[in-house]
Amino acid sequence: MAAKRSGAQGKRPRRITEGLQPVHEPRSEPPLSRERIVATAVELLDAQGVDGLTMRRLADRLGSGVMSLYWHVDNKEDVFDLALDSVLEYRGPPQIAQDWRGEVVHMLEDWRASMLRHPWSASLLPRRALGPNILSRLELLSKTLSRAGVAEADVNVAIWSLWNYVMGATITRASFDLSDDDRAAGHQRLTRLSERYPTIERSRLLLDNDWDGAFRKGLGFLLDGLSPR
Amino acid sequence: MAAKRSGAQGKRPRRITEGLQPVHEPRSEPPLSRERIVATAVELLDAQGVDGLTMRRLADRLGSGVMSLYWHVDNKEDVFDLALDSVLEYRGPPQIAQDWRGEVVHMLEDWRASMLRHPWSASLLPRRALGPNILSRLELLSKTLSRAGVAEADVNVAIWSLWNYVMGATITRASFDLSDDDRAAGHQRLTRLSERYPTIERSRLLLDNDWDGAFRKGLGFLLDGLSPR
DNA sequence: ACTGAGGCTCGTACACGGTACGAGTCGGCA
DNA sequence: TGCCGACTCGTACCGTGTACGAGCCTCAGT
Repeated sequence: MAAKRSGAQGKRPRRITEGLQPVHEPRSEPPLSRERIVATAVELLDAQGVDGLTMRRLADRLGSGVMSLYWHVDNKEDVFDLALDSVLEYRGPPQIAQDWRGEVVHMLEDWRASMLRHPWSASLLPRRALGPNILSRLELLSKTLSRAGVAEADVNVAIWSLWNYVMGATITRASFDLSDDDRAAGHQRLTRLSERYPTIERSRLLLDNDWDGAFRKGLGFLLDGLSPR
Repeated sequence: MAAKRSGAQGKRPRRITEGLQPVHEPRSEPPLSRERIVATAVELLDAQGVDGLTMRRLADRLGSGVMSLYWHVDNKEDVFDLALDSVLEYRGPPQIAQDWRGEVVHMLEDWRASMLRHPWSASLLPRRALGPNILSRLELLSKTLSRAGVAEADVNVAIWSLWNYVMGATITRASFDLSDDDRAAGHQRLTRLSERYPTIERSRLLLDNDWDGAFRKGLGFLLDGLSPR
């Protein structure tokens, strides 16, 4: 009973025949591999959204049979997990020496930006297991806040607060600009109901488009609250 | 070409035959209606989660044919929207006269509690249109913050910050206690990788179970930052 | 040179899912 | 009586994830 894969063994130990390509077969595709599958899944997700990712479509794009994927990957959930983590790497702060606030803000804005570049990732993240790239970011956050002098007992709360803020902001943002139809419909419903919700209508709460500015400003407020007194 | 429904006309103008039940038919179910469908959908979602809601299952539970649902409801998305909003009603602060912070905290904790009572709602909310009950909550928030003296230019940012915080916290919480399996697996992976993430390991970031306390405390920090100086 | 064992690919099949279509029922009114 | 509109539902279609097992192709051991 062939071993079947057991979690992470789609690795590529074969392909000893390095330099010589198979003569027949019109070039076509390089061999299947976990990495290639994940990369293609990200492409597909970017292009078609969460519902656009289908094992069949994925296989098509890879030029392989559907069931071949399952040799390298446990199931569709696995594909999501891998795609997600692959998109959340952090390369660290830009140059040398910033104050702790600058460092935190940079990492969180980068986090948000990464997720918005792949809008499907935002809504996926909170449901899935924490991959290594996410843990690294949390680790960094933890270290920075401790160094900044946040009380030992408050660090965890601070981390989760920042996490919550970033997740909420990004998920909301990502799902809002998906469809202009929804936006138009919402707009219409809004003006129709403006007498029911006068305050949010007057302040144009739902029409403000400066998401980036609002994110930065709100993050500022939160950090004000978190700063050691 | 029978009118078909057009969005909100599954209302019940028939049933003129009030007091007299149909003689044959062994009692069985009351007639189908939008309200009954939504209520049953919520039951199903509570019991089986987002993936557990199936038009077929829903119809089974209602004792009707699958396609009958589509007379009262546009499609499955519609069911989600209706179920979601039906679960988010706010009944207002407990008694009389609180300070603005107390009012805000009460409303947001109630919001969170409502969503945690129906864990599927948290992950659905940010993707779906804003229903009337949600808008009411935002309206209340807006009024309260203005009354509290938050600068005109900051009110919207404050609202979104609170929204983000609540959404992030609730979604995270709701998806975390779904499966003990995941939790166990994560725990194991964590201790295995503890040398890679020493700080979050030492602070037991991922093992702390006091979600409610953390929510309240973090909300306090955020409100500190938002308070008019 | 032959054989057998994996590593890997893939076609077929199944059990579901949402929903289009159109036929059927019933009650009230002309 | 005939019709019409509100409502119900069976059937059918197509698209989904994935179990199963048959088929490679390469290499190790003989």
